[in-house]
Amino acid sequence: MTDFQTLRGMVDILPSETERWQRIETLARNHFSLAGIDEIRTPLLEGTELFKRGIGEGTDVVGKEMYCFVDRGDRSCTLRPEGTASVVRSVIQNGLLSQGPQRLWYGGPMFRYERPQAGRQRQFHQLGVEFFGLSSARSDAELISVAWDFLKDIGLNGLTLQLNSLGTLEDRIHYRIKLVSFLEEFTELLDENSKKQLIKNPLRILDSKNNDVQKLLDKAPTIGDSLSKESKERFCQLQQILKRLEIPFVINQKLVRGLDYYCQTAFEITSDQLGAQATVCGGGRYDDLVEQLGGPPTPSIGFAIGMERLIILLSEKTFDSNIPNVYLVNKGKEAELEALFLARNLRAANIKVELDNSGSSFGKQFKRANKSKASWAIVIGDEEIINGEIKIKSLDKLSNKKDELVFNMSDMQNIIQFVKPFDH
RNA sequence: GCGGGCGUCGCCAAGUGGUUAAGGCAGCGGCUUGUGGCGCCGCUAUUCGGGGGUUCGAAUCCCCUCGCUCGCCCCA
Repeated sequence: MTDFQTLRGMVDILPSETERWQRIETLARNHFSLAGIDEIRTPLLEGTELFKRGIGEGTDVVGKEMYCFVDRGDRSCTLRPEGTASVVRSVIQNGLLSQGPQRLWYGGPMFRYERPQAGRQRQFHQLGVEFFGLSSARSDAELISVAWDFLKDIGLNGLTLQLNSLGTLEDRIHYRIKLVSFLEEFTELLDENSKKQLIKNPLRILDSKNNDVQKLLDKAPTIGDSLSKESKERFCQLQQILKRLEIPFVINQKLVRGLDYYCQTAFEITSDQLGAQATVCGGGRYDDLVEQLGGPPTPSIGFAIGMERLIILLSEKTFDSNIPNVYLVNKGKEAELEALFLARNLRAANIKVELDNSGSSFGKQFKRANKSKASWAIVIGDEEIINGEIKIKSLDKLSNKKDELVFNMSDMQNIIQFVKPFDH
């Protein structure tokens, strides 16, 4: 074994995979940009208190999953476990909210000290969008549509949009009372974990994976029944807009989500191909968070997408990464220099060139040229130097081995024209 | 944090107590000193994730540890 390896739950993204990442990133950038959403970048490190206040002291994320340390100035610092709190902080600190509604996206690594498993790492990557200062059901639908269209566009199938409304804070308090009084009659049917949650955060019993608990919950009061008239109307409205947009969804009254700040709309996009960690995208409305963190009252909604989970779903599709147009076969002192010169010229003309620096025999170099899948081999050796020329051969499987074209070395324009891939 | 499975070359693996740890892919070199896709030949793990123990003898058995993986918890 090697002396050094990545820390547990930390993963290298290797050259064979970066193409996939870049595709997703590019596509995301396009989607967001078309929707008038601008990028924001915030530090990976924030004061610990931001996350405690923002995400909620009672949550698992804050309670046991944060990477914290004390710096040389005795400040408690934390690697961000999610993006929303940082973005909210930034938007307040920089006064962006006084410039009208903000539509922002962010991306990058997040850190959570959890036990790794399929689709879960300690350093993972999220892509998120936040809308600030927009309160209508229409803005909820727009945000959801951005996520949905993006995921569809990368070619994912088997996705389900799950939708719920958590109502206002008062709605939830009412529901909480009803739910607790129902469950208290059946505590003996609850598992260990649910018993604890009953005291700490009873709503979270709703998404328990325990079958017996779920059976019991089928008879429990639903959150929908506890919603105020306004909340109900709002939720109805959202559903109607989504129908009009032809975005299919499923109502899941047990969808609560783990972070404290959600209210009204909560949603998740799940995949049937991911095992236990099925959520590809999760989000919801958080109308009180900005104020809670010291900003002006600002209705807000956002979502986050787990990049690694997208990568898993995309992993059957293979991408040919970085195939050169030209493989430059060269041998001999002067020829090697000339080849480097030529490579720069071709690259300047936007042609991908792989330059063989091995100095090995022409036979060997051609073998590698083939393997590189390049379309063309350009040959420069002592012979060519003497005649002031270069030779170009097609590496296409069907082409005749013997065919080669001779170009004058100084005839750069023609060489470039010849070797240039067709624009599509 | 709790449970199950696993860990032999860069990758995929055979080997389950007994002389030098199969094989395939990839890599490198040669057959072929200046010309590719095929083929053939050679080279590439003193060592089986790491450490300790049992044994005349361990990749194979035991203990500890690290990592991966699947599930719980939780979440993207």
